[in-house]
Amino acid sequence: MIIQLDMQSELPIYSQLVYQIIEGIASGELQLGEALPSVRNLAADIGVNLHTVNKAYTLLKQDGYIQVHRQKGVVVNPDGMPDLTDDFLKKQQRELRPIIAEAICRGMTKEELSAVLDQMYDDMKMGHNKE
Amino acid sequence: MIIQLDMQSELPIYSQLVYQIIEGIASGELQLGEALPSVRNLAADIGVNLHTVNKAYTLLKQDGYIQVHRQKGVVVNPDGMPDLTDDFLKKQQRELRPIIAEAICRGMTKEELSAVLDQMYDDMKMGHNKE
Amino acid sequence: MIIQLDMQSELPIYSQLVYQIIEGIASGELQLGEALPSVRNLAADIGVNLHTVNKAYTLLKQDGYIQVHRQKGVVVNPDGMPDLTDDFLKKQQRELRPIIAEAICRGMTKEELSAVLDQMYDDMKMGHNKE
Amino acid sequence: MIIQLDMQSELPIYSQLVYQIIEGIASGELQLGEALPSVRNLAADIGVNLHTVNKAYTLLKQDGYIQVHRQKGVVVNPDGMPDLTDDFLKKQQRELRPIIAEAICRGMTKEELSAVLDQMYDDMKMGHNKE
DNA sequence: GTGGTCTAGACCACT
DNA sequence: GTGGTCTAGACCACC
Repeated sequence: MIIQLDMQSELPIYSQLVYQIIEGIASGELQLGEALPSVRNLAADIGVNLHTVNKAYTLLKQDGYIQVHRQKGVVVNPDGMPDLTDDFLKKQQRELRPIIAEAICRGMTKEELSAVLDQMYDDMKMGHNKE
Repeated sequence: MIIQLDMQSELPIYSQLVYQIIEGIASGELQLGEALPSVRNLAADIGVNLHTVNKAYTLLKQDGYIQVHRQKGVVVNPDGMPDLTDDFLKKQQRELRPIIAEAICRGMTKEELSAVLDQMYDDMKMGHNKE
Repeated sequence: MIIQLDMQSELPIYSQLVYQIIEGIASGELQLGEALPSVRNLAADIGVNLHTVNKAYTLLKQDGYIQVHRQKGVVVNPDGMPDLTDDFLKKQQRELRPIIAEAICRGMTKEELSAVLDQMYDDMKMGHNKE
Repeated sequence: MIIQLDMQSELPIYSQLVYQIIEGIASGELQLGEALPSVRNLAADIGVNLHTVNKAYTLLKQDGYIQVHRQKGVVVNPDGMPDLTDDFLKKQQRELRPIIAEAICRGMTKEELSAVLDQMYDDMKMGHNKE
């Protein structure tokens, strides 16, 4: 799986890592139970500090996306993904609000915004199959 | 207009301010051409430093949401909101991607996600009328 | 003569006034010796404070563009315009430097920049005749 | 690169900084991709507050002259300079107008003005080679 | 009274 | 060590 980092982004590197791995899982590129590179390997591959990769893995583990075994390494959680908790839905809405507000101000209709979302949803889910 | 700040949030205060003002415009609570509080007044009201408010106003001005008149004060842009530029749409998609990826992982269908979006869109747009 | 002020400009109103009157003279719209509106009248016409117009006139007088007579009012200097002093040339170059630097950075050739200048020079000088 | 600030100038310090760095790039003294001093170092060197330097860097970043990498520092944009946009050309003409108007009033011919511009253009572009 | 600028000094997140 | 953020307090130009 190819990781694309933007060193100029306002988003911390570890966050970019987290999201890219989540996208990899969402697109099916990473299967449940599939092994991820070790902290050391990934850090070397993408040229960032060990701590940075470590922090990303730790966050993914906390949310239940991955499992980290002492000696066996890191795998996508084979027991499935974390649930659709209330906390998650609240967080989702907190993130969605400013996006929707800006869209309304700039004159996007609900249909236009939904179309963007639908398109992106399909692209992401189908992304892996097309490759 | 009531401003609610979360001082514990990872989001900078000035960003929270920016988004709340944009939400105010989106909901119709702030009308085009309407005056906003002066930098100092708003800073005093919400208990933050004047520079923090100033930064928020500066960002809103750069994006065309508000106008800052020389020594007269700040108003919601009476000439209408900024356009739906390509840059904006790109930024929107960049923000939407991780949200969609997480939703997919946790098993939200496209319909469920769309429903959340539609509900929030209507709530925000109708929010002001209900009051 | 029509004065166009931009209340949002970073340029102070009195500076905008100064430059517009200078442009009026440059274009021939205002002739040597021609009367300008009184401070009061001009202030009322364009809807700004007396002090603002006063400051503009004072600066124009200091540079020799206009004459202010106690009771007779304000006239474009009938004895001709101020000279091409070394101070003026220095000021001109100080103002030109950042413009040229930016133009170079963005890839404008000397010819392109000269063309812009020539065009603007002709437009301004011929501006009045065409009306 | 030597920075010369005029603390008495009406131009804000951060603007002077912005222009001097742009001039440095225009003259070739600063190469594409070259590292600039850190905010704190530059502030200490020229004896101003770190926020002042920060504001200058932020403006240069917004216009695409420099890149700010997360915790690595600041470099002249290695991907080249910003484009010759319509907005830039408009801004350029807005800045040029009062200069031309004054020149006309004081009797500078188009040729004399062009000569000044040409000379300054060459000086700036060749400035670095001569050293 | 308004926004704009600057200083001094602090804490934080990231690498 | 880097930039990002925030505070407190000050002075200025403008109107």
